[in-house]
Amino acid sequence: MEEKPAPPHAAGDVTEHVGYRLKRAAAALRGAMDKALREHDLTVPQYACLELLDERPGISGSELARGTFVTRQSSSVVLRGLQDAGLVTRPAAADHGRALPVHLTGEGRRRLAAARSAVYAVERRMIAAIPSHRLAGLLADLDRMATALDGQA
Amino acid sequence: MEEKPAPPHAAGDVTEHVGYRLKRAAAALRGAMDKALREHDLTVPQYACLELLDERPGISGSELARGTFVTRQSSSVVLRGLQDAGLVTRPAAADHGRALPVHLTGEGRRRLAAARSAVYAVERRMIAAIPSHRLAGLLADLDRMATALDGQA
DNA sequence: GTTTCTATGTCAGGACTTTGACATAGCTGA
DNA sequence: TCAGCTATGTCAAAGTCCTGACATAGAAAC
Repeated sequence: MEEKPAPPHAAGDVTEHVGYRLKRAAAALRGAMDKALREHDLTVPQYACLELLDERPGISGSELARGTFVTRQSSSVVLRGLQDAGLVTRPAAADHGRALPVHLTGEGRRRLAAARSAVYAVERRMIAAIPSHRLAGLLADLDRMATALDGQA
Repeated sequence: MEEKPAPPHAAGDVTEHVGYRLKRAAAALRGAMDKALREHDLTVPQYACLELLDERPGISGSELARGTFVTRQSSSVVLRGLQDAGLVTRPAAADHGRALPVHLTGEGRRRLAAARSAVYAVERRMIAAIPSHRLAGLLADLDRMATALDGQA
């Protein structure tokens, strides 16, 4: 006599759950990006890092972590790799607080620009799969779900 | 004079890209599930494994891996953990091919049932954040995007 | 001024995931 | 029959990510 938890919504099996679909889509994206970036000798976390750094130069490691949705510990490892590869720079000491501003190097910008084409191609393929008039709504829904989840986390 | 790669769609910054939103939503879901499952001493991969096993008892490790969108190497590690914890059983040798059928134990079923409530609560919170009439379309769009990406991968 | 709070960076340990490689079992086609 | 092909399971190494813990710097509260 087991208690049945209230199902999230009418669904025949797990594959109709939102979580499952979300995971599937994210896994597919990750895989496609991984493959696309391999030719540019970059990993997905590294690319995400460079992209965010290009948009907001000089942000700290913690901000970078928040922007890529990982802990600052994880981001720190990636950052060190990029630093060793000469793609980003970081002062040894902070001049104000403890935050160390990170910047792209020229090489970092070049590598990012090259990789971006490959990543954009993946994104276009993904977008092409859905009716164009649904895109904005999809983006909004994803955003609402994310906010609902980590808002009260 | 840098070549600008064709942008996937009109977007002001990275946060308006589909990939970014997808990653954000997936990260939020992962975080919420992690937290919910911690009280049940299960990780997200472990829960996913148990859930799939409950729906398709006796499937092989490779099928399990495909169903949870990871490599069979990853799934193998998780499986061993579940086996050590006494939540699943696996014969030492296969009677037909090489595939080893995995089954939930009674304890595995109990733990799954307990954890399911917590996970369903997370999913309900996620669904509640979007207009209910959009849910079916959202599921379909996620599915189309995933298919488009790993279809030609 | 001192205490408390918050933010940042780092270390350590553990869990998950991936690529690459190898051996084995069954099937398929010449 | 026998050579390939596919699927499965496993090992090894590397990378990513997490929790927990600690020290430090600035801001806020008293």
